[in-house]
Amino acid sequence: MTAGTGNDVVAKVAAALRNNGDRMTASRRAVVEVLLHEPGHMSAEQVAAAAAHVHRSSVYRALETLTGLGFVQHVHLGHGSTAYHLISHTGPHLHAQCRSCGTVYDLPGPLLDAVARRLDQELGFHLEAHHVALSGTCADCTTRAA
Amino acid sequence: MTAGTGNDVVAKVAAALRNNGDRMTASRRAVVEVLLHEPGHMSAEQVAAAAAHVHRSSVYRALETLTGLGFVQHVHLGHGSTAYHLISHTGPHLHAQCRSCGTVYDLPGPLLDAVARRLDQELGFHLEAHHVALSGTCADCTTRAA
DNA sequence: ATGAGTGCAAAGTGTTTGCAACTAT
DNA sequence: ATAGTTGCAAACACTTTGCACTCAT
Repeated sequence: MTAGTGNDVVAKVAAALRNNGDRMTASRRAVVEVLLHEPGHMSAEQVAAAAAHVHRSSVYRALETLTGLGFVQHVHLGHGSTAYHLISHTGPHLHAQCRSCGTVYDLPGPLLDAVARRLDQELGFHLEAHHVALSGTCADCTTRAA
Repeated sequence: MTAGTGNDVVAKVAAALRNNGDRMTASRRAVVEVLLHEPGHMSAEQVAAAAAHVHRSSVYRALETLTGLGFVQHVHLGHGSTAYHLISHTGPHLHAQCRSCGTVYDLPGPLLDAVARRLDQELGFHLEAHHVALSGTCADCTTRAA
């Protein structure tokens, strides 16, 4: 796997934190471990639920800190919710969410590369395609609706 | 223009409403007129502010009704906010929002057509590209940051 | 007349913040 | 020792909802 063992990641996070004048705490370790043991994307609420003794606000703060250090990435989904995941855990990829059932699908990372180039050339807009989930209707829901 | 005069649109909305067993009310007319007289995308709050005597909740309800009738479209932006506009007002287009300054840029409607085809073929996912704003950093903010 | 629509106030999400107590360094 | 972190509660932004009243039809 690309992520190494859980202990590896925890150790790397600890090192990065201290390197930055920050501290490795039980809350931050718990958040990392939750993200590590979950396959996909999680909402802050899911993380808080899985890290039972860590307060919601500390979960948000830990996720923010870990994002700043480059370990965590978040995606904005529809309806104002946000999903988080370890960057090392799954590799670079984009997201699409079904408008009907809410399922989040992973898409190949380079899917929007051509579009990104075009936006860059024509508008000087630097696309961060992973940062929002594309929206649409998934195959299951299309079938179900028919 | 593609939209005809404001009166045209108001009349079409009234007809569509009655056709549907719904009613044309002062609130709904006010919301349509606000959207008609504004160039770009508006948040529900901006609509409420511009339609001074219409209550916020009625603005939301009117926007929902008008969406159902196919006159209004909304885009999800970052941070859980939503922008609305008349479909007839500007023609089909996509949106990109600068992560740094929040500005929303209009993009050519067909920009993601190739991607949409690919998603459809490979996953059966039917992309609705206009429904969320792409995210990134605009030229101004890139310059400013450098 | 009568049911759809409105204003209001209250509840509901998801997220952030001020502050005193706590703890990793 | 001492600054970074936490838990808590309260505030936030945005949106939805229950209800009695009003108004378009």
